[in-house]
Amino acid sequence: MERTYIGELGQHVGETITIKGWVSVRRDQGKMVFFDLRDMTGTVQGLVLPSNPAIEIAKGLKVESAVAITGAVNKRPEKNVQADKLNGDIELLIESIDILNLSETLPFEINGDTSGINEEVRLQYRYLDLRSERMQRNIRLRSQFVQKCREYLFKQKFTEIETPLLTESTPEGSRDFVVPSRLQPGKFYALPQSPQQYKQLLMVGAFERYFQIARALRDEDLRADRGFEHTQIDIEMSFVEQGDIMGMIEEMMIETVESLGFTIKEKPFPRLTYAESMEKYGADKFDMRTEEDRANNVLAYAWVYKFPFFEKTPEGGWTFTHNPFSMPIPEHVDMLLKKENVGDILTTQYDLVCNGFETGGGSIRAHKPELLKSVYEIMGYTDEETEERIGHMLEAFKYGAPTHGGIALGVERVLMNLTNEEYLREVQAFPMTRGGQTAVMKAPKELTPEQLIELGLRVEKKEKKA
RNA sequence: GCGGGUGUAGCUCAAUUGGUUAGAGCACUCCCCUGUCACGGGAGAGGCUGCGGGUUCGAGUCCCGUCACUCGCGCCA
Repeated sequence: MERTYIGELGQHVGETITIKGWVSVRRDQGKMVFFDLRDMTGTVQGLVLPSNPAIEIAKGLKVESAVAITGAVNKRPEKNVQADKLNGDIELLIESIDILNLSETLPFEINGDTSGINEEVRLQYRYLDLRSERMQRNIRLRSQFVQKCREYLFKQKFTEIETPLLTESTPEGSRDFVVPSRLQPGKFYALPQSPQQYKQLLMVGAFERYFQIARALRDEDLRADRGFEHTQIDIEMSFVEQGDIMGMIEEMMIETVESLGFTIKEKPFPRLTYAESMEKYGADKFDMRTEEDRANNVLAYAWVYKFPFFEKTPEGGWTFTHNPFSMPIPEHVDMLLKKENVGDILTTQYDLVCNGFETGGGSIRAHKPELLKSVYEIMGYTDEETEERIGHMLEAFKYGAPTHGGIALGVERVLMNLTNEEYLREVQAFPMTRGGQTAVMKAPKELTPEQLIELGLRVEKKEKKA
Protein backbone atom coordinates (compact mmCIF):
# COMPACT_ATOMS: atom_id res chain seq x y z
CA MET A 1 0.00 0.00 0.00
CA GLU A 2 1.10 3.56 -0.68
CA ARG A 3 2.89 5.23 2.17
CA THR A 4 1.18 7.92 4.21
CA TYR A 5 3.29 10.37 6.20
CA ILE A 6 2.64 10.45 9.92
CA GLY A 7 2.35 14.22 9.91
CA GLU A 8 -0.64 13.93 7.54
CA LEU A 9 -2.56 11.23 9.40
CA GLY A 10 -5.04 13.80 10.70
CA GLN A 11 -6.44 14.01 7.15
CA HIS A 12 -7.03 10.25 7.01
CA VAL A 13 -9.27 9.58 10.00
CA GLY A 14 -11.41 6.55 9.36
CA GLU A 15 -9.14 5.22 6.61
CA THR A 16 -6.79 2.27 6.59
CA ILE A 17 -3.32 3.42 5.62
CA THR A 18 0.33 2.32 5.75
CA ILE A 19 3.05 4.27 7.51
CA LYS A 20 6.78 3.67 7.35
CA GLY A 21 9.24 4.72 10.00
CA TRP A 22 10.80 3.79 13.32
CA VAL A 23 9.59 2.57 16.68
CA SER A 24 10.40 5.24 19.28
CA VAL A 25 8.84 3.65 22.34
CA ARG A 26 7.03 0.39 23.16
CA ARG A 27 4.57 0.21 26.04
CA ASP A 28 3.60 -3.41 26.64
CA GLN A 29 0.42 -3.61 28.70
CA GLY A 30 0.42 -7.37 28.82
CA LYS A 31 -2.49 -7.86 26.48
CA MET A 32 -2.46 -4.60 24.52
CA VAL A 33 0.78 -3.12 23.22
CA PHE A 34 1.23 0.59 22.50
CA PHE A 35 3.91 2.16 20.33
CA ASP A 36 5.14 5.60 19.52
CA LEU A 37 5.89 5.50 15.80
CA ARG A 38 8.01 8.10 14.07
CA ASP A 39 8.94 9.26 10.59
CA MET A 40 10.48 12.48 9.32
CA THR A 41 7.16 14.27 9.58
CA GLY A 42 6.08 13.39 13.12
CA THR A 43 4.99 10.87 15.69
CA VAL A 44 1.81 8.90 16.28
CA GLN A 45 0.65 6.33 18.83
CA GLY A 46 -0.11 2.90 17.50
CA LEU A 47 -1.78 0.09 19.38
CA VAL A 48 -2.14 -3.64 18.82
CA LEU A 49 -5.12 -5.46 20.30
CA PRO A 50 -4.66 -8.93 21.85
CA SER A 51 -7.04 -10.43 19.28
CA ASN A 52 -4.67 -9.40 16.46
CA PRO A 53 -2.23 -12.15 15.35
CA ALA A 54 0.37 -9.38 15.02
CA ILE A 55 0.50 -9.14 18.82
CA GLU A 56 3.39 -11.63 18.95
CA ILE A 57 5.40 -9.53 16.47
CA ALA A 58 4.48 -6.43 18.48
CA LYS A 59 5.85 -7.88 21.70
CA GLY A 60 9.20 -8.66 20.10
CA LEU A 61 9.49 -5.38 18.26
CA LYS A 62 12.47 -3.55 19.65
CA VAL A 63 12.92 0.18 19.90
CA GLU A 64 14.39 1.88 16.77
CA SER A 65 13.47 -0.96 14.44
CA ALA A 66 12.43 0.16 10.96
CA VAL A 67 8.85 -0.87 10.18
CA ALA A 68 6.02 -0.59 7.71
CA ILE A 69 2.72 -0.64 9.58
CA THR A 70 -0.80 -0.85 8.21
CA GLY A 71 -3.79 0.10 10.31
CA ALA A 72 -6.87 2.24 10.75
CA VAL A 73 -6.55 5.89 11.73
CA ASN A 74 -9.03 6.35 14.58
CA LYS A 75 -10.14 9.22 16.76
CA ARG A 76 -8.94 8.58 20.31
CA PRO A 77 -11.48 8.02 23.08
CA GLU A 78 -12.21 11.43 24.63
CA LYS A 79 -10.41 10.69 27.92
CA ASN A 80 -7.21 9.66 26.13
CA VAL A 81 -6.79 12.74 23.96
CA GLN A 82 -3.45 14.50 24.40
CA ALA A 83 -4.32 17.92 23.08
CA ASP A 84 -0.81 19.37 23.27
CA LYS A 85 0.78 16.71 21.04
CA LEU A 86 0.86 16.29 17.27
CA ASN A 87 -1.63 13.52 16.48
CA GLY A 88 -2.67 13.60 20.17
CA ASP A 89 -6.30 13.24 19.11
CA ILE A 90 -5.82 10.21 16.89
CA GLU A 91 -4.12 6.83 17.03
CA LEU A 92 -3.34 4.03 14.67
CA LEU A 93 -5.18 0.75 15.30
CA ILE A 94 -2.52 -1.56 13.94
CA GLU A 95 -3.58 -4.37 11.63
CA SER A 96 -0.23 -5.65 10.44
CA ILE A 97 3.44 -5.03 11.11
CA ASP A 98 6.16 -5.55 8.54
CA ILE A 99 9.56 -5.43 10.21
CA LEU A 100 11.93 -3.93 7.65
CA ASN A 101 14.90 -4.19 9.98
CA LEU A 102 14.74 -5.34 13.60
CA SER A 103 17.06 -3.16 15.67
CA GLU A 104 19.45 -4.57 18.18
CA THR A 105 19.66 -2.95 21.60
CA LEU A 106 21.08 0.54 21.12
CA PRO A 107 24.48 1.48 22.56
CA PHE A 108 22.84 4.56 24.09
CA GLU A 109 19.35 5.96 24.39
CA ILE A 110 18.27 8.44 21.75
CA ASN A 111 14.73 9.27 22.83
CA GLY A 112 15.99 12.28 24.75
CA ASP A 113 18.71 14.90 24.50
CA THR A 114 21.97 13.12 23.69
CA SER A 115 24.21 16.07 24.56
CA GLY A 116 25.01 14.46 27.93
CA ILE A 117 26.25 11.23 26.34
CA ASN A 118 29.98 10.56 25.93
CA GLU A 119 30.78 12.21 22.63
CA GLU A 120 33.14 9.45 21.53
CA VAL A 121 30.21 7.05 21.68
CA ARG A 122 27.87 9.49 19.98
CA LEU A 123 30.31 9.97 17.12
CA GLN A 124 31.08 6.28 16.74
CA TYR A 125 27.34 5.73 16.27
CA ARG A 126 26.59 9.14 14.74
CA TYR A 127 23.88 7.62 12.54
CA LEU A 128 21.96 6.79 15.71
CA ASP A 129 22.71 10.10 17.39
CA LEU A 130 21.36 11.82 14.29
CA ARG A 131 17.98 10.16 14.89
CA SER A 132 17.56 12.12 18.13
CA GLU A 133 15.09 14.97 18.06
CA ARG A 134 17.67 17.67 18.73
CA MET A 135 20.07 16.54 16.00
CA GLN A 136 17.21 16.17 13.52
CA ARG A 137 16.13 19.72 14.29
CA ASN A 138 19.65 21.17 14.02
CA ILE A 139 20.56 19.50 10.74
CA ARG A 140 17.17 20.22 9.16
CA LEU A 141 17.36 23.86 10.24
CA ARG A 142 20.80 24.06 8.68
CA SER A 143 19.40 22.81 5.39
CA GLN A 144 16.52 25.29 5.56
CA PHE A 145 18.84 28.21 6.23
CA VAL A 146 21.06 27.30 3.28
CA GLN A 147 17.99 26.89 1.08
CA LYS A 148 16.70 30.35 2.07
CA CYS A 149 20.08 31.88 1.25
CA ARG A 150 20.11 30.17 -2.13
CA GLU A 151 16.61 31.44 -2.89
CA TYR A 152 17.57 34.97 -1.92
CA LEU A 153 20.77 34.93 -3.95
CA PHE A 154 19.15 33.51 -7.08
CA LYS A 155 16.51 36.20 -6.76
CA GLN A 156 19.37 38.73 -6.77
CA LYS A 157 20.77 37.36 -10.07
CA PHE A 158 23.62 35.38 -8.53
CA THR A 159 25.19 32.40 -10.27
CA GLU A 160 26.22 29.38 -8.20
CA ILE A 161 29.65 28.16 -9.30
CA GLU A 162 31.89 25.44 -7.91
CA THR A 163 35.60 26.12 -7.57
CA PRO A 164 38.33 23.45 -7.41
CA LEU A 165 39.10 21.41 -4.31
CA LEU A 166 42.55 20.44 -5.51
CA THR A 167 44.46 23.67 -5.65
CA GLU A 168 47.67 25.47 -4.78
CA SER A 169 49.19 25.71 -1.33
CA THR A 170 49.48 29.17 0.20
CA PRO A 171 52.27 29.39 2.77
CA GLU A 172 50.88 32.41 4.61
CA GLY A 173 47.67 32.17 6.57
CA SER A 174 46.60 28.91 8.10
CA ARG A 175 48.18 25.54 7.52
CA ASP A 176 46.98 23.70 4.42
CA PHE A 177 45.73 20.16 4.14
CA VAL A 178 47.75 18.67 1.33
CA VAL A 179 47.15 15.89 -1.18
CA PRO A 180 50.06 14.11 -2.86
CA SER A 181 50.12 14.09 -6.63
CA ARG A 182 50.45 10.67 -8.26
CA LEU A 183 51.21 11.98 -11.74
CA GLN A 184 53.89 14.34 -10.46
CA PRO A 185 55.53 12.46 -7.60
CA GLY A 186 56.90 14.67 -4.85
CA LYS A 187 54.43 17.47 -5.59
CA PHE A 188 51.29 18.28 -3.67
CA TYR A 189 47.91 19.88 -4.08
CA ALA A 190 46.37 21.83 -1.22
CA LEU A 191 42.72 21.74 -0.17
CA PRO A 192 41.22 25.24 -0.13
CA GLN A 193 41.19 27.35 3.02
CA SER A 194 38.64 29.43 1.14
CA PRO A 195 37.74 29.98 -2.53
CA GLN A 196 39.14 33.52 -2.24
CA GLN A 197 41.33 33.63 -5.31
CA TYR A 198 39.00 31.65 -7.56
CA LYS A 199 36.03 33.82 -6.73
CA GLN A 200 38.01 36.92 -7.59
CA LEU A 201 39.06 35.30 -10.85
CA LEU A 202 35.35 34.67 -11.53
CA MET A 203 34.84 38.42 -11.21
CA VAL A 204 37.57 38.93 -13.82
CA GLY A 205 35.69 36.23 -15.75
CA ALA A 206 32.63 38.53 -15.89
CA PHE A 207 30.19 36.51 -13.77
CA GLU A 208 29.61 39.67 -11.69
CA ARG A 209 27.58 37.90 -9.02
CA TYR A 210 28.90 34.57 -7.75
CA PHE A 211 28.06 32.45 -4.77
CA GLN A 212 28.96 28.99 -3.56
CA ILE A 213 28.09 26.86 -0.58
CA ALA A 214 31.79 26.20 -0.15
CA ARG A 215 33.74 23.88 2.08
CA ALA A 216 36.83 25.43 3.66
CA LEU A 217 39.59 23.37 5.24
CA ARG A 218 42.29 24.43 7.68
CA ASP A 219 44.80 22.22 9.41
CA GLU A 220 44.87 24.09 12.70
CA ASP A 221 44.11 22.84 16.20
CA LEU A 222 40.42 22.52 16.95
CA ARG A 223 38.17 24.45 19.32
CA ALA A 224 34.57 24.19 20.46
CA ASP A 225 33.58 26.51 17.62
CA ARG A 226 36.21 25.48 15.07
CA GLY A 227 36.71 22.30 13.07
CA PHE A 228 39.05 21.18 10.30
CA GLU A 229 36.20 21.61 7.85
CA HIS A 230 33.50 24.20 7.81
CA THR A 231 31.04 25.47 5.26
CA GLN A 232 30.71 29.03 4.17
CA ILE A 233 28.24 30.87 2.01
CA ASP A 234 30.83 32.43 -0.22
CA ILE A 235 29.80 35.52 -2.15
CA GLU A 236 31.53 37.91 -4.54
CA MET A 237 30.09 40.82 -6.55
CA SER A 238 31.44 43.17 -9.18
CA PHE A 239 30.96 46.93 -9.51
CA VAL A 240 30.01 47.39 -5.87
CA GLU A 241 31.22 49.40 -2.92
CA GLN A 242 31.45 48.46 0.73
CA GLY A 243 27.97 49.69 1.62
CA ASP A 244 26.36 47.75 -1.23
CA ILE A 245 27.58 44.41 0.04
CA MET A 246 26.91 45.14 3.69
CA GLY A 247 23.40 46.28 2.82
CA MET A 248 22.64 43.27 0.67
CA ILE A 249 23.99 40.73 3.16
CA GLU A 250 22.06 42.45 5.90
CA GLU A 251 18.89 42.13 3.86
CA MET A 252 19.65 38.47 3.16
CA MET A 253 20.23 37.65 6.83
CA ILE A 254 17.08 39.46 7.92
CA GLU A 255 14.98 37.78 5.25
CA THR A 256 16.32 34.26 5.79
CA VAL A 257 16.48 34.28 9.56
CA GLU A 258 13.10 35.92 10.08
CA SER A 259 11.43 33.58 7.61
CA LEU A 260 12.69 30.73 9.82
CA GLY A 261 10.88 32.30 12.76
CA PHE A 262 13.73 34.04 14.56
CA THR A 263 13.77 37.54 16.04
CA ILE A 264 16.47 40.12 15.35
CA LYS A 265 17.25 42.60 18.09
CA GLU A 266 18.06 45.68 16.03
CA LYS A 267 17.44 46.63 12.40
CA PRO A 268 19.24 48.01 10.55
CA PHE A 269 22.25 46.30 12.13
CA PRO A 270 24.36 48.65 14.25
CA ARG A 271 27.65 49.56 12.56
CA LEU A 272 30.71 50.08 14.72
CA THR A 273 34.20 50.94 13.63
CA TYR A 274 36.92 48.66 14.92
CA ALA A 275 38.07 51.49 17.19
CA GLU A 276 34.56 51.96 18.62
CA SER A 277 34.18 48.23 19.14
CA MET A 278 37.48 47.95 20.98
CA GLU A 279 36.63 50.95 23.11
CA LYS A 280 33.13 49.79 23.98
CA TYR A 281 33.60 46.00 24.24
CA GLY A 282 37.36 45.49 24.33
CA ALA A 283 37.05 43.11 21.37
CA ASP A 284 36.15 43.06 17.68
CA LYS A 285 33.26 40.69 18.39
CA PHE A 286 30.73 41.14 21.13
CA ASP A 287 27.34 40.16 22.48
CA MET A 288 24.79 42.96 22.70
CA ARG A 289 21.97 40.84 24.12
CA THR A 290 20.30 41.44 27.46
CA GLU A 291 19.46 38.51 29.73
CA GLU A 292 15.93 38.67 28.39
CA ASP A 293 17.18 38.59 24.80
CA ARG A 294 19.19 35.47 25.62
CA ALA A 295 16.18 33.77 27.16
CA ASN A 296 14.13 34.54 24.04
CA ASN A 297 16.91 33.48 21.67
CA VAL A 298 17.06 36.92 20.07
CA LEU A 299 19.76 37.47 17.45
CA ALA A 300 21.85 40.61 17.91
CA TYR A 301 23.67 41.38 14.67
CA ALA A 302 26.19 44.16 14.17
CA TRP A 303 28.79 45.20 11.64
CA VAL A 304 32.36 46.02 12.54
CA TYR A 305 34.44 47.86 9.94
CA LYS A 306 37.42 50.14 9.44
CA PHE A 307 39.95 47.60 10.70
CA PRO A 308 43.67 48.32 10.50
CA PHE A 309 45.01 46.78 7.28
CA PHE A 310 48.37 45.77 8.74
CA GLU A 311 49.86 44.80 12.06
CA LYS A 312 53.44 44.40 13.23
CA THR A 313 55.02 40.97 13.12
CA PRO A 314 57.19 39.82 16.04
CA GLU A 315 60.18 40.35 13.75
CA GLY A 316 59.25 44.02 13.27
CA GLY A 317 57.83 43.74 9.74
CA TRP A 318 54.23 44.07 8.63
CA THR A 319 51.56 41.48 7.99
CA PHE A 320 47.89 41.77 7.06
CA THR A 321 45.25 41.55 9.78
CA HIS A 322 42.46 39.99 7.70
CA ASN A 323 43.01 39.59 4.00
CA PRO A 324 45.90 40.69 1.78
CA PHE A 325 43.58 40.94 -1.23
CA SER A 326 41.55 43.73 0.34
CA MET A 327 41.39 47.34 -0.76
CA PRO A 328 42.12 50.07 1.76
CA ILE A 329 39.33 52.53 2.46
CA PRO A 330 39.20 55.02 -0.46
CA GLU A 331 40.95 57.87 1.43
CA HIS A 332 43.86 55.52 2.32
CA VAL A 333 44.61 54.20 -1.16
CA ASP A 334 47.41 56.72 -1.65
CA MET A 335 48.99 55.72 1.67
CA LEU A 336 49.04 52.12 0.48
CA LEU A 337 50.53 52.96 -2.89
CA LYS A 338 53.16 55.23 -1.30
CA LYS A 339 53.62 52.76 1.61
CA GLU A 340 53.36 55.62 4.08
CA ASN A 341 51.99 55.47 7.66
CA VAL A 342 51.42 51.75 7.17
CA GLY A 343 50.08 51.23 10.67
CA ASP A 344 47.37 53.83 10.08
CA ILE A 345 46.03 52.37 6.85
CA LEU A 346 42.45 51.11 7.29
CA THR A 347 41.01 48.29 5.21
CA THR A 348 37.55 47.94 3.68
CA GLN A 349 37.14 44.75 5.71
CA TYR A 350 33.75 44.31 7.41
CA ASP A 351 32.85 41.60 9.89
CA LEU A 352 29.32 40.47 10.69
CA VAL A 353 29.02 39.81 14.41
CA CYS A 354 26.16 37.97 16.10
CA ASN A 355 25.72 37.13 19.77
CA GLY A 356 29.45 37.24 20.43
CA PHE A 357 30.53 35.28 17.35
CA GLU A 358 32.11 36.46 14.15
CA THR A 359 29.65 34.93 11.69
CA GLY A 360 31.14 36.35 8.53
CA GLY A 361 33.63 38.72 7.02
CA GLY A 362 34.61 40.25 3.74
CA SER A 363 35.98 43.28 2.00
CA ILE A 364 36.28 45.24 -1.20
CA ARG A 365 39.24 43.75 -3.06
CA ALA A 366 42.21 45.31 -4.73
CA HIS A 367 41.38 45.03 -8.45
CA LYS A 368 44.52 46.61 -9.90
CA PRO A 369 47.94 44.96 -9.94
CA GLU A 370 49.72 47.92 -8.34
CA LEU A 371 47.40 47.90 -5.32
CA LEU A 372 47.91 44.22 -4.56
CA LYS A 373 51.62 44.48 -5.32
CA SER A 374 51.95 47.31 -2.85
CA VAL A 375 50.45 45.13 -0.09
CA TYR A 376 53.06 42.45 -0.71
CA GLU A 377 55.85 45.02 -0.83
CA ILE A 378 54.76 46.36 2.56
CA MET A 379 54.85 42.81 3.89
CA GLY A 380 58.45 42.58 2.76
CA TYR A 381 58.19 40.22 -0.19
CA THR A 382 60.63 40.61 -3.05
CA ASP A 383 59.22 40.95 -6.55
CA GLU A 384 60.20 37.34 -7.23
CA GLU A 385 58.43 36.07 -4.11
CA THR A 386 55.31 38.09 -4.92
CA GLU A 387 55.34 36.79 -8.48
CA GLU A 388 55.69 33.22 -7.23
CA ARG A 389 52.73 33.56 -4.84
CA ILE A 390 50.21 35.74 -6.65
CA GLY A 391 51.65 36.33 -10.11
CA HIS A 392 48.52 34.79 -11.61
CA MET A 393 46.33 37.35 -9.78
CA LEU A 394 48.53 40.28 -10.85
CA GLU A 395 48.34 39.00 -14.42
CA ALA A 396 44.56 38.58 -14.28
CA PHE A 397 44.10 42.10 -12.96
CA LYS A 398 45.76 43.50 -16.07
CA TYR A 399 42.75 42.71 -18.27
CA GLY A 400 39.89 44.91 -17.24
CA ALA A 401 39.29 43.42 -13.80
CA PRO A 402 36.13 45.03 -12.40
CA THR A 403 35.94 46.65 -9.00
CA HIS A 404 34.65 43.91 -6.75
CA GLY A 405 34.19 42.68 -3.24
CA GLY A 406 32.46 39.98 -1.27
CA ILE A 407 31.92 38.14 1.94
CA ALA A 408 31.95 34.65 3.43
CA LEU A 409 29.36 33.65 6.03
CA GLY A 410 30.14 30.74 8.31
CA VAL A 411 27.20 28.34 8.07
CA GLU A 412 28.05 26.57 11.33
CA ARG A 413 28.44 29.90 13.14
CA VAL A 414 25.02 31.04 11.95
CA LEU A 415 23.48 27.73 12.98
CA MET A 416 25.11 27.90 16.41
CA ASN A 417 23.43 31.28 16.84
CA LEU A 418 20.08 29.94 15.67
CA THR A 419 20.12 26.75 17.72
CA ASN A 420 21.92 28.16 20.77
CA GLU A 421 24.39 25.32 20.49
CA GLU A 422 27.75 25.86 22.17
CA TYR A 423 29.67 23.44 19.94
CA LEU A 424 30.19 23.46 16.21
CA ARG A 425 29.92 19.67 16.20
CA GLU A 426 26.24 19.90 17.15
CA VAL A 427 25.35 21.53 13.83
CA GLN A 428 27.46 19.24 11.61
CA ALA A 429 26.18 15.83 10.58
CA PHE A 430 29.53 14.04 10.82
CA PRO A 431 32.02 16.10 12.82
CA MET A 432 35.47 15.03 14.01
CA THR A 433 36.85 14.64 17.46
CA ARG A 434 39.33 17.22 18.61
CA GLY A 435 42.09 14.77 17.85
CA GLY A 436 41.07 14.70 14.19
CA GLN A 437 39.32 11.31 14.31
CA THR A 438 36.40 11.12 11.89
CA ALA A 439 32.92 10.11 12.99
CA VAL A 440 31.93 6.47 12.32
CA MET A 441 34.88 5.83 9.97
CA LYS A 442 38.50 5.48 10.96
CA ALA A 443 40.31 8.30 9.20
CA PRO A 444 43.08 9.23 9.23
CA LYS A 445 44.80 5.93 8.67
CA GLU A 446 47.89 4.44 7.11
CA LEU A 447 48.14 3.75 3.40
CA THR A 448 49.43 0.46 2.12
CA PRO A 449 53.11 0.36 1.05
CA GLU A 450 51.87 -0.02 -2.54
CA GLN A 451 49.85 3.21 -2.29
CA LEU A 452 52.80 5.07 -0.77
CA ILE A 453 55.10 3.91 -3.53
CA GLU A 454 52.57 4.92 -6.20
CA LEU A 455 52.35 8.40 -4.68
CA GLY A 456 56.10 8.75 -4.58
CA LEU A 457 56.06 8.97 -0.79
CA ARG A 458 58.15 5.83 -0.39
CA VAL A 459 60.90 4.48 -2.56
CA GLU A 460 60.29 1.02 -3.93
CA LYS A 461 62.62 -1.56 -2.54
CA LYS A 462 64.35 -3.65 -5.13
CA GLU A 463 63.73 -7.26 -4.41
CA LYS A 464 66.73 -9.48 -4.42
CA LYS A 465 65.95 -12.76 -5.96
CA ALA A 466 68.37 -15.59 -5.75
C1' G B 1 53.43 22.84 21.61
C1' C B 2 51.46 24.49 26.84
C1' G B 3 47.84 24.40 30.90
C1' G B 4 43.05 22.58 33.18
C1' G B 5 39.14 18.67 33.44
C1' U B 6 37.35 13.68 32.67
C1' G B 7 37.95 8.20 32.17
C1' U B 8 34.02 2.87 37.26
C1' A B 9 28.12 -1.97 34.04
C1' G B 10 25.53 -0.75 27.19
C1' C B 11 24.30 4.78 28.88
C1' U B 12 24.29 8.50 33.10
C1' C B 13 26.51 8.58 37.72
C1' A B 14 27.79 6.89 43.27
C1' A B 15 31.51 4.50 46.29
C1' U B 16 33.75 8.62 53.94
C1' U B 17 40.35 9.38 56.12
C1' G B 18 43.17 3.66 51.32
C1' G B 19 39.51 -1.20 54.36
C1' U B 20 34.61 -6.72 53.71
C1' U B 21 31.58 -9.37 48.09
C1' A B 22 32.41 -1.89 43.73
C1' G B 23 26.29 0.30 44.17
C1' A B 24 21.90 3.10 41.92
C1' G B 25 18.75 4.91 37.82
C1' C B 26 17.86 3.99 32.72
C1' A B 27 18.58 0.21 29.00
C1' C B 28 18.63 -5.38 28.59
C1' U B 29 16.36 -10.78 29.78
C1' C B 30 12.18 -13.36 32.12
C1' C B 31 7.28 -13.12 34.73
C1' C B 32 2.44 -10.23 35.87
C1' C B 33 -0.82 -6.35 33.86
C1' U B 34 -6.81 -4.21 28.29
C1' G B 35 -6.10 2.63 27.75
C1' U B 36 -0.84 3.28 28.37
C1' C B 37 1.73 7.62 26.46
C1' A B 38 9.38 8.32 29.37
C1' C B 39 3.11 3.05 31.57
C1' G B 40 3.36 0.30 36.13
C1' G B 41 4.80 -4.06 39.47
C1' G B 42 8.21 -8.31 40.47
C1' A B 43 12.72 -11.15 39.56
C1' G B 44 17.46 -11.56 37.06
C1' A B 45 21.83 -10.98 34.31
C1' G B 46 25.57 -7.56 33.51
C1' G B 47 32.50 -4.88 35.98
C1' C B 48 40.37 -6.19 33.57
C1' U B 49 37.34 0.68 37.79
C1' G B 50 41.18 3.40 30.14
C1' C B 51 46.18 0.91 29.92
C1' G B 52 51.26 -0.15 32.28
C1' G B 53 54.25 0.13 36.50
C1' G B 54 54.96 1.43 41.81
C1' U B 55 53.85 2.21 47.31
C1' U B 56 50.97 -0.80 50.91
C1' C B 57 48.91 -6.31 54.86
C1' G B 58 45.25 -4.09 51.49
C1' A B 59 44.43 0.57 45.75
C1' G B 60 38.49 2.62 42.02
C1' U B 61 40.86 5.82 45.87
C1' C B 62 47.93 7.48 46.80
C1' C B 63 52.58 8.04 43.36
C1' C B 64 54.99 7.68 38.29
C1' G B 65 54.26 6.86 33.19
C1' U B 66 51.05 6.38 29.06
C1' C B 67 46.57 6.64 25.95
C1' A B 68 41.80 8.60 24.66
C1' C B 69 38.18 12.36 25.05
C1' U B 70 37.34 17.38 26.30
C1' C B 71 37.87 22.97 27.59
C1' G B 72 41.17 27.04 27.13
C1' C B 73 46.02 29.36 25.47
C1' G B 74 49.44 29.33 21.39
C1' C B 75 47.78 28.75 16.36
C1' C B 76 43.56 29.91 13.21
C1' A B 77 44.70 36.00 6.70
